[in-house]
Order: sequence, then structure tokens, then C-alpha cells
Amino acid sequence: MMVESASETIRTTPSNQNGVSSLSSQSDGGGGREGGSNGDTNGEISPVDLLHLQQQQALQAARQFLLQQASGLNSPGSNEVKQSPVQVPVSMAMMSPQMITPQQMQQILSPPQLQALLQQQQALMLQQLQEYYKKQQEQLHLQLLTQQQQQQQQQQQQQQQQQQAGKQAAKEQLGSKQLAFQQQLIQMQQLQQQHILNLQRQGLVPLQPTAAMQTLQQAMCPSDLQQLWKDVSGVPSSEEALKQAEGLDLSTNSSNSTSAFPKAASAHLPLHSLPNGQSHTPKRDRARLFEWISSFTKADSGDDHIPLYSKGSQPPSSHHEEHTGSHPLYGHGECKWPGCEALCEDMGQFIKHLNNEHALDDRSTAQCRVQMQVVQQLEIQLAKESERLQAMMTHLHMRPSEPKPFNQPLNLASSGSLLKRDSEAYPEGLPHPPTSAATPITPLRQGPSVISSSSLHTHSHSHTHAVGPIRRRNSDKYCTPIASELAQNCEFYKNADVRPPFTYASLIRHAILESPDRQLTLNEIYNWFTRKFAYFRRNTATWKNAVRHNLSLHKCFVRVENVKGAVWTVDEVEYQKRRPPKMTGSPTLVKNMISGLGFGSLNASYQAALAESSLSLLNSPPLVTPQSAHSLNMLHVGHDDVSSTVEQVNSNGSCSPTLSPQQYSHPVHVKEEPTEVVEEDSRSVSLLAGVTHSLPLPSDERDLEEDLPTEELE
DNA sequence: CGCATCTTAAACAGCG
DNA sequence: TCGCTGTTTAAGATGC
Repeated sequence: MMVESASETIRTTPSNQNGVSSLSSQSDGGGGREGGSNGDTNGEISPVDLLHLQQQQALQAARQFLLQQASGLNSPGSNEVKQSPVQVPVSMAMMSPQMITPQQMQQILSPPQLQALLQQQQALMLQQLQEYYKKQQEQLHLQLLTQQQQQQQQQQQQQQQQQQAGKQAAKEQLGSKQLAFQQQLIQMQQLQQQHILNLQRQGLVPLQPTAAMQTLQQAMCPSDLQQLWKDVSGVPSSEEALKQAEGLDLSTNSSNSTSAFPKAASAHLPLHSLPNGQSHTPKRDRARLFEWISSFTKADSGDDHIPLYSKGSQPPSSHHEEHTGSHPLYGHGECKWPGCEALCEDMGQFIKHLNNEHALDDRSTAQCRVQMQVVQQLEIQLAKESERLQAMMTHLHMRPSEPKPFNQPLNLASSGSLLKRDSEAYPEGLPHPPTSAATPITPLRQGPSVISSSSLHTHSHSHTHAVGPIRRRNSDKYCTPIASELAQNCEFYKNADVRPPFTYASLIRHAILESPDRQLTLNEIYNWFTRKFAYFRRNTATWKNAVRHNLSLHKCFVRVENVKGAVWTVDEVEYQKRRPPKMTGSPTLVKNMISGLGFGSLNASYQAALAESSLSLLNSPPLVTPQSAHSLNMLHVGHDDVSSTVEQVNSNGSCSPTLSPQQYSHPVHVKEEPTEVVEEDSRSVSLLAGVTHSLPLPSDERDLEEDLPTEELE
């Protein structure tokens, strides 16, 4: 039954996306900014507008990034094959910002990129938020002053006209008015302070006492969004805040009789701009609304069974929540819908409430979008922390005196040009994401695969040229797509319920090769999976079965009887052999895939496979090592790699003394003839050539040309 | 359309 | 008998 829902999901996914893409072709360039002017006639910015602005800007920036990348790929030293790599980016880039759903963005951009983007948006948003607060306060003061003046005037008048009668009453009335304003002022200040406190409480923002109370810092944490969310949503629990927001927004919205919700919705929805904040949802938009919603309902509900294969993007069932015993939106007798907190005695009542109060409408959609941003924030933060950790680990694994060479070339090698473009992608005047400070190399990461390719490639660079034993030892962990990916996004995968973009086979292989003895029991493999990936902490039956299946199916996995039972090892030769030769034809496509830009429309498994195979192509060069001739021949075709480098390490004697060469490279199936090896060899070379000539990035080309001959011909 | 790869599911057998 | 391990088959999705 799972299969059915899953396949349905898969089928609907692309059509949905296409449908969305084809729908709104409005506002290519200026569209992104229309939101900024929405309801902003007096230079005042409401939280709603800020959110909208943030979103718009994020999308805009993403679009810009994609465009630039596309053009960047296109322009320099391009040859005849330039069409394919550009295809996806351009098609994505041509979408109006509204058309790129956040999920798509997530698929297009790696967490770090998203992080960078959002942080940058946050900075701007915070700035504006701060301005907003300031203005509100000023306005309050102003109103307070006018009130006081009025009061004085009235008092004078009253004194003149009727000295005695009604004096007391008027005073009280005016006093209460004044009090209300003062209250508003105080609340506004509290709101502002709370934002800051939230930032600090969550530890998401470093405590900077001096700046803290004056500026709203550089980051916006989920709690802020929640706060804004409440401001925006106008739910009973946050009525005061809403009143403030609306009440204060007199100059622009005093005459607006519509509720805050449509306003919020109009601000958030990418559908169209609603000039007056009127609730207005055409059928067409409702359809898209639904698509949009359904594309996210899945993301946040991690409790149901999501087939690995279909995890591409869509929920297997849009009504999944109603069938489960527990509901992510229901807990402790309360509706957990953001800002709702409605009491529901039981599940049935809750469901009823959910259907009634949180049906598919603009409001819910707006709320959903905000929640999505909250989630994005968290993910981004997670990615950021992961990177930080990675940088720390990288640093600690090295000699203190060493100038950290490993990461440096990462960008230089294959992403050098991208880096430039990427940095250009940030609008002027906006601070670059803080990550760049912590981990200078990462801001540009394209996503798992790209990093992998680049880092891999880089690794080869540094590895073969000027890397000492220690670095080599260190880098061997990062030199493969999986390895580098895991190394860099280790924490991310560990905590985020994200399917790693690698196949079971490659993961298993990596797990085995990562182990001290290059051998693991089945159970240890299981443990590795669960340890490394949050994704594999559920549906254990499914993926464990898959693991066993892969172990049995692939000849590259060799079962070895051990003293304490059976362990699994990797037959590298077999592993190399099994690699799909299909991708050879279109290195550009490969590159494209690797860039992550094309991943959006692929399902997870296929992405994984493609990424893997693609990377393997880009990977081949570096794998030649001062290893024995035998392993050199066997391994330098290496695909995604660890093994080869691991072997290098081994040859250096710095690693895994327990490993017997026989066990590793020729465990059981020692059936490779020299001829076969030669074949592999030549194939790899030709592949390499193909890659070299069609690589869109000049830096890559240069690197390859520089590196390859020396390495290959060595 | 056929092929290859991957994922998922499931049946089955051996073993402790 | 049960659970784990390992093998095998089949179906479906996807891209070339």
C-alpha cells in the first residue's frame, strides 16, 4: 500500500512543479520587489511586509544567484556543449521568484546557501524591523505628545468654558487614552526586547550586550518569526500584538477594515499582490495554493512512513495526519497550529477544529508559509552549526601551525569562479553571511554533491601536490563525495531528516571503509546508518532490508567469515566495475547535476545515483597514488572514493595497520585479469578527457589540465 | 521501447 | 519459536 501512495506521489510531483512553473510568469525582474512596496505608502513597514519582503528578497537573491551561475557557466571558455549545463539553471532562473517554492529552493540550494541567503535577508529584514520599531515608537511618542497637547488644550478649554462640571470625567477619559498609548509604547518596547531576548535565549545569536539592545542583531531566529507570526496572524492569543500592529499603523491602514489575515496572506502568498490587502483568491490560485500547501504538509510531519524512494518531494498522502493516532499539530489537548492553542478534548474534536479553523485558505497558507520559514531558519541554523563544527574538526585534526590548506583549495579548484559569482549574488550593502567568517570556504557550497565534487577534486589537487602525511591522513576522510559530504554536512545529516544523496551501496561502502578495519558486521552497518543519518532512524525495517539487499546483491560487498561471526568488506574492484558507464556521454549534464540545480525534479534515489556516478567521473583523476602498481591500476578509476585514498593512507602506514591488503583489495573475488584492468584504465582516461573538455568552469579545466597529466602519466 | 540502476517489498532459508 | 542474517525475486521509478 505504501508503494501505491508513493508512486502516486512521484507521479504528481513533476507535474505539480511544472504546473506551477507554467502558471505565473509574471514579474521576471521587478516582480521580486513589488512586495516591498506593498502597503508601504508611508515608508512604514509592518511585520507582514517585512516577512514578505524577506521572502521576496530571498527568492530574488536565489534567482539572481541562479541566473548568475547560469550565465557564469555559459560565458567563459564555453564550447559546443554548453547548452546542457545551462538548461536547468536557466529554466529555474527564468521562473519568477514567486514560482520558486521554498522547497524548490531547498532543492536548488544547499543548506549553507540557503543559510547565506536567508541570513542576508534576515539582516536586511532586521534592519527594517528595527526601523519599523523605531518608527512605531516615534509615532507613539508623537501621538502621546499630541494627546498631551490635546489634553492640555481641552483642559484649558474646559477650564474656560465650564470650570466645574465634567472636569473630572474628561480628565479620566483623556488619562485613559494617554495610558493606552503609553501602554502601547511599552508593549512595543517589550516586543522589541523580546525579540532580542529570543535571539539570545535560543543561543542563535551571540550575546552582544552593546549592540543587542540597540540593534536587532544580524540574525533572525525562529522565535522572531514566531513572534512576527503572531503579530501577523491575529489569533486570539496574540491579539494585543496585533492590535498594536494595526492600531499603530494608522497612517496606512487605519481605514482598512479587513482583518489582519487576508493582509497577512496577501503579504505572504506568492500568488499575486493584493494592493489593498483584500482577501482575494481566484480558483487558479486556490489550486496553486493547494499545491503549495501539499508540497509542505509532508516536510514537517516526520512521523509517517516515507518511502525512501519516493521521498523526492511530495507527501504520499495528503490526509496522512488524519489516520495517525497522534498528530503533529495536536498535543496536550491543544491545537498546535502556530498561534492557535485552541483546546480540543480529543482527536476527533481536534480534527474538526483543524478542518474548520485551519482549512485551506489564505490565512492558513500565510501561516504555513511563515511556519515554513521558521523551519527553514532552523535548518539553516543547523547547517550553520554543522559547518562550524566541521571547521572546528577540520582545524583540530590538523597541526595547529598548518595554515589550513585543505579547505582553501576547495573553492579554488572547482568552485573558484562560482565563488566570485556567488559573492556577487549578494546584493550590495548587505552583509555576507557570517558563515564566511567561520568557514571561509563554505558559503558557496552548492549542496552535497557539489561540495563533494569540488572538495574531492580539490583534495586531489592538494593531495598530489603539496600535502603532507598528516593532511593526507586528514583529508582522506574528505576526499570522496560521500566522505566530504558527510564530513561537511555531518551534523546536518545527523540531525536533519534529510535523505543523503547517495545510494545505499555507496553509503554501505563508505561505512565499511570508514571503519578501522574496513570491515563491519551487519549490525555495525546498521548502527553507522542510524548514527550518521537522522533519516535512517525511522522506517528501520525498510532501509535495513535495503541494506541487506544491497549487501547481497552487489558483488562489491564481500562477506567474510570472522572469528566472531561474519563481517562485510568492500571489494573495490567490483565496486568500480559496477559503476554505471552511462553518464560518460554527458559530463556537462553530470556537472549540471552535481551543481545541484537539476536535482529538484529528480527523485531522491535517482539523484543519489546520478550524483554518485557523476561525482565519480569528476573524481577519477586524483586517485592515482604512489601505491603499489597493482592497486594503482585497480583503483585509480575510483568513483566516489574513499577506498583509494584510504589505501594511500595505508601505504603511508599512517592508518589502519590491521588491514590486510589482501582483505581489502582482493578479499574474495580475485578474478580481475590485467586486461580488464587496462580496460578500466583506458575508460577512465577517456572519461576524464571528456570531462576535461566539456567542463564549463574554466578553473576546473585548468585544474584538470594541470593535474591530470602529471598524475595520470606519473 | 529497451536497458540499466536504484529503491522498496517480500518470500524464504539458515542459524543461534 | 523467534529474531537476525543473508539470498533472491519482483515491481516500480527514472533517465539514457
